[in-house]
Amino acid sequence: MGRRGTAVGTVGTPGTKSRGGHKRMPRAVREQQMLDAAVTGFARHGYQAASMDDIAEAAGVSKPLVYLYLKSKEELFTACIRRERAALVEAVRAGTRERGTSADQQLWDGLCAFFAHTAASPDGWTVLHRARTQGEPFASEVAAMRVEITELVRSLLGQAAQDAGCDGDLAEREVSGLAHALVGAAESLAEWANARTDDAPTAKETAATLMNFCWAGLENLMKGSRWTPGPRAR
Amino acid sequence: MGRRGTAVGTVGTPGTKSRGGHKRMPRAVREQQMLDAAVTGFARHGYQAASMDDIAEAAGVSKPLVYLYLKSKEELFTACIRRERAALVEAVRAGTRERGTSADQQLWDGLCAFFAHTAASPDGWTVLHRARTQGEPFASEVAAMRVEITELVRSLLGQAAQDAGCDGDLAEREVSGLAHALVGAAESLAEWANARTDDAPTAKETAATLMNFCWAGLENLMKGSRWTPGPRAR
Amino acid sequence: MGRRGTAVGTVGTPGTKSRGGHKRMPRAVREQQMLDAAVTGFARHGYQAASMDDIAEAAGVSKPLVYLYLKSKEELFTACIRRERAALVEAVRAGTRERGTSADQQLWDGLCAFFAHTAASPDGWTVLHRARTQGEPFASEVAAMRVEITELVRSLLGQAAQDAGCDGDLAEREVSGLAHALVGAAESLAEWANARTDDAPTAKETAATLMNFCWAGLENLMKGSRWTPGPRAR
Amino acid sequence: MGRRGTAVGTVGTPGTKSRGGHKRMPRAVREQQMLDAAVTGFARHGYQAASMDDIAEAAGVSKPLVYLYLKSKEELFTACIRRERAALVEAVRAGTRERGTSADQQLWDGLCAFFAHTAASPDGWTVLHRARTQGEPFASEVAAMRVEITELVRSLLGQAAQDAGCDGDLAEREVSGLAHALVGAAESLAEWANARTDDAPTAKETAATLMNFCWAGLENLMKGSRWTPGPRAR
DNA sequence: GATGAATGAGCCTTCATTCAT
DNA sequence: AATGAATGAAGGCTCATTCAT
Repeated sequence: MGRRGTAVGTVGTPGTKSRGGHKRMPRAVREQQMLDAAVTGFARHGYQAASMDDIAEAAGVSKPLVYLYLKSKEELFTACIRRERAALVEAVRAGTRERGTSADQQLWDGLCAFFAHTAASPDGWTVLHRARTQGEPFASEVAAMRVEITELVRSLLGQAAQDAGCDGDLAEREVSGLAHALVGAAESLAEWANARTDDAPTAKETAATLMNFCWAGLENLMKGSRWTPGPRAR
Repeated sequence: MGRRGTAVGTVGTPGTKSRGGHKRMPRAVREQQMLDAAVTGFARHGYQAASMDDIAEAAGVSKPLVYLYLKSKEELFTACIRRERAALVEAVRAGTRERGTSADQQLWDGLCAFFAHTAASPDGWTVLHRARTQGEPFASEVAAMRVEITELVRSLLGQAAQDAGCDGDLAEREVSGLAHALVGAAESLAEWANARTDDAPTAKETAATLMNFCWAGLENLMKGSRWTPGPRAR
Repeated sequence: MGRRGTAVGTVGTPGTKSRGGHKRMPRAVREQQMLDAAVTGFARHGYQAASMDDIAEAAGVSKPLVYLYLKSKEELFTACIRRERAALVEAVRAGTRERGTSADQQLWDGLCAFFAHTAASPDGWTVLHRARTQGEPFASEVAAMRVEITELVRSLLGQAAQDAGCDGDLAEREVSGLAHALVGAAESLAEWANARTDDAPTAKETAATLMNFCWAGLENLMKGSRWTPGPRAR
Repeated sequence: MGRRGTAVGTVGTPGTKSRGGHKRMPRAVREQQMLDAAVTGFARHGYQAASMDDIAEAAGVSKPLVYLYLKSKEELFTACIRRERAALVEAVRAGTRERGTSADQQLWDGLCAFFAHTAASPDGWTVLHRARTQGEPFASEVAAMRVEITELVRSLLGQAAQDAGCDGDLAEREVSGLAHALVGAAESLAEWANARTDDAPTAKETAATLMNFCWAGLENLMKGSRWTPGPRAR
């Protein structure tokens, strides 16, 4: 599933594994195999519970080789995060690439790309999601990704606001809050969608739900109209 | 043998910790102290990385006592989750107690209570948040809480839909998705708000941001009006 | 990190143990060293009281290596039992191998082999002896050995009975009881003989004592003659 | 079973246990209750595995009281051994008390008493049996009992030898060996008999088996006749 | 006479990491 | 390029034992 075939244990020429003959392979390939195994392992068990032994075995190599290429568990995990982060951001960027469309269309395209990617690569997504709660330095790495995405959203909202003739009414901090709300809602929906093994909604359905959820509100804000608590508010 | 210190290097700085000897205290009190220390520890390092040694020391007691009262690391963590879950749900429920107001007022009240509680008890919130990714049986415990809250939201939305004269148009699954989006957005905002050490928004400000974000959309849906991708959507 | 000793108070007398660094050795050899150390440790302190720390140290390796090769304390103990059991049974079998001699000669040969082996490998014998009272799954393992040996004795007695023309007079249960009595007597004598540090009887002397003790009775039984309590027996 | 009712947990007035009211009882009685619980616990789990917590709970008292009366786990176990030892030896002595009968009758009486006692008090017997393999100082205690019993047997054999007109032919050491063989056979049979939950032989049947096993040989020895290996003996 | 509260010490086990080949 | 052999450091858990009431 995930990506790039993570066949457990036997790589290349299956059945050869014993008898001293270790397949010589170019470094780059081996590294990707290791990262594949690591992503699966970390997704399945979390950072702490995943063991280097298991990862090495799943990658079909010996532990010293993992250390030779990736230095330490921490760096291995960081490498996983970085690879998956790049893949996700690239996917979303690719979805939004077409300029010249309206703001809601752009947002919709981005969300579709996001949900499609997380559905296609659930282990990668799980790693990113879990990494947020694994303390430093992993949280920063994911936070950086969040900023990247949030930036995308913010520029989109800001531009849309300008187009709508609403200049500067939205405070910097409010936009930031809205972007976080949007990202959080998207993450939560992605998890919810992935968890449904049967009857899973398509990426587009999920994206539509989210657009329905938030677009009207965002549009209002850009027009300067806002919700306020009724007079009874204590 | 009590104290007398046999271990070389452990003595030396007496007076550190809570004044040497072991204070006698009723069990209930000690248990709360332990839970306090545990919540802090688990929030800071996560379930796996937090060590029972550290928690015991932070609680000002010896490890065996922790085990005597709370049986195991797993049960200790579960106890933390349960305590914080109960506190959070109770806080939200208390905020929503007043009946007879409109749906948006009720949602607003609930969100205010939620953001106020997570801001007041950030470690408790972090524990709940992190527990979701720590595997069984913790995930279930938190999932149950999420269901509790989601249920609240769903009944609110459902009732509002009826009031708005829209009967049954919203599919079961769509409502579920919306509730998840709302909860995810709230969680994300809570984290964002708590992370700002200076210039932190108040609970009401955060709640207002979220209401602005989503209420218009929800209202539309209840009236049967929805967002759809433009004609160009591939 | 190798050695460098961080623990305060552990350094000081270098050269103790097998000369500092870790000698590389093939797995099979190391495993035997571990089993040797374990047999000694378990014989000396019993299963529960023997500590893996001590066993590892006595074997000249670190604890993790013991776990790497032998999985757990339970499996280590089981491995000891199995090794010693095989050695003992093989020794007795080898002693009885020559066929064609009379029953008493065969029994005598087996006993000589038994006492010679237990004298030559007292720790191994102690492990087997103690294992019987260490609960499952160890008791079964030793029980199986006892059955093996008891079977030997029973077939010998049965055959001798046939040769003596006594067919079937000895009830199944009585033969079983006799075999247990014989084995118990042998075990007790082995312990007694081993305990005498000076003036220890040779294996043959001990075997002779036992033959004197029981052979006449067994012979009588095979002839159908038995001891009965006098008329006064209440 | 065992003896003196070891009702688990509730003593005296059942149901009262909570509510502060701890039955005041004379020390001697409490001590016996503790010993009862301890004998059961040690028999069931062995010295190391039996925990003071469990014993105290089974005795229906708190741990400090056990320590107040019996000082330590070691002394508690020793006390158990001593009590059971005294009971067993007394039982055997009582069986042999009648003088004036022939040597085989006396031995028969003693064996009957032995098997009857071990069958009636299996936990007590198990404790004695297991204590032999629990290292010092317990082994000595049991060894002392063995000496006591072996002495009995020796004096019986010695006297019988004199009656049979065989003066001094039996070396000191040989008699000692024979006595050990007899005791070992008896122990093994006791265990074998107790292990059969159904179809268990009576004490007299077991005693008869043992008499058949050994009496002829002993009688021969007292007459100066012995078994010797055939000419082929290497 | 009796106990609830508390602890020092140690044990089994596992893990990330390295050295020598 | 790749690995079998090996270990320091810690972590979860339990136990015998003792104060203070």
